[in-house]
Amino acid sequence: MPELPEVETIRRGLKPIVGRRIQSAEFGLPRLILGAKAAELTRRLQGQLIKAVLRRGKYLILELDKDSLVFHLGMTGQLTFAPAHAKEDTRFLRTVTGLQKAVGVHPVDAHTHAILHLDNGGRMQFRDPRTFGKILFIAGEDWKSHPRLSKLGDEPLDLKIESFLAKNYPSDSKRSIKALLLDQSFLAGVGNIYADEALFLSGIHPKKLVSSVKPAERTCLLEAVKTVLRDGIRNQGTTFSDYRKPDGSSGKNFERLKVYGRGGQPCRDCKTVLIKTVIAQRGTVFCPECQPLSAGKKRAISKTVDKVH
DNA sequence: AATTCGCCCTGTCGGC
DNA sequence: TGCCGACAGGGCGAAT
Repeated sequence: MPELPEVETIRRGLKPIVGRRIQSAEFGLPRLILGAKAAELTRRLQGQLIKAVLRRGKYLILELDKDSLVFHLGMTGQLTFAPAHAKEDTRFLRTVTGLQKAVGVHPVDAHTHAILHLDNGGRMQFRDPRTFGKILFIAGEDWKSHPRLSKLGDEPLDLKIESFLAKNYPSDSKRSIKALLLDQSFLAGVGNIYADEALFLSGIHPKKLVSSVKPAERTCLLEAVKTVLRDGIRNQGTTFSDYRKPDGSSGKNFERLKVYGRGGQPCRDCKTVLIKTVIAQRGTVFCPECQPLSAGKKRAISKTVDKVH
């Protein structure tokens, strides 16, 4: 699913649309659109300048002349950019021996729910097979006050960890640490993949209670969150099914993952079989050896420290 | 007030 | 070969 690194990669890949005007806009499935009806939206967007493409958590924001258009990619959302005269490329999604592999600009199909035609002939397309995504129309420029965005927690890559923890860590919480990482009002942008990866990197069991994670471990965990997010961005996102960069190509982070999607396989560090379970209503993979529930094993933590730095 | 749970949705995959 | 159930899960709103 598109998390912070994927959305950030998409944001960077959409640079070509900045400074262009929207010549026309088309919208499909009404239930994906919030804040305006499709017809009204089409009218309102016509002629508006795309001033900036921004990211907040997992949201992608188009700042326009007068308004803002915000996308959430849910699980399978794709935002792609096709330059003028680009040919349709039907190879965009193709399954070959169980692996989806393709590059190029995707075609308009039944899963394409929005198209922005730009004044230079280019177009941006929103495609989402499982339709968990959303398109928010926000009148005016103040998208930060929108109910869906105002509740978001800090940007993990911006924060100073020590002060963040002192101010925000819910020391009395009885939730699992994994549930906290997935909470967008705590940190914005961390999803299931990077939560599991960060917990592995910091040697913390995903089921451990928030209240029993010690201060040193908290710092370590937040450093690990930053590390896995930065690595994800560097590798241009994690593609295991639908995620694509705006040019249609895949991210390269999947093969780098240590635990996500590797349940039943040996730990890359200690060869112990990784456990797949459900925590906080999400599939969760961890290494029982590297991520002990009781804080008895110091090996994991010392290992983490030199991994992080 | 804090936390969990049910639900939305469809392509893919394993089992029979 | 083909059918079918299980599975994937972000975030909202209801329930506890």
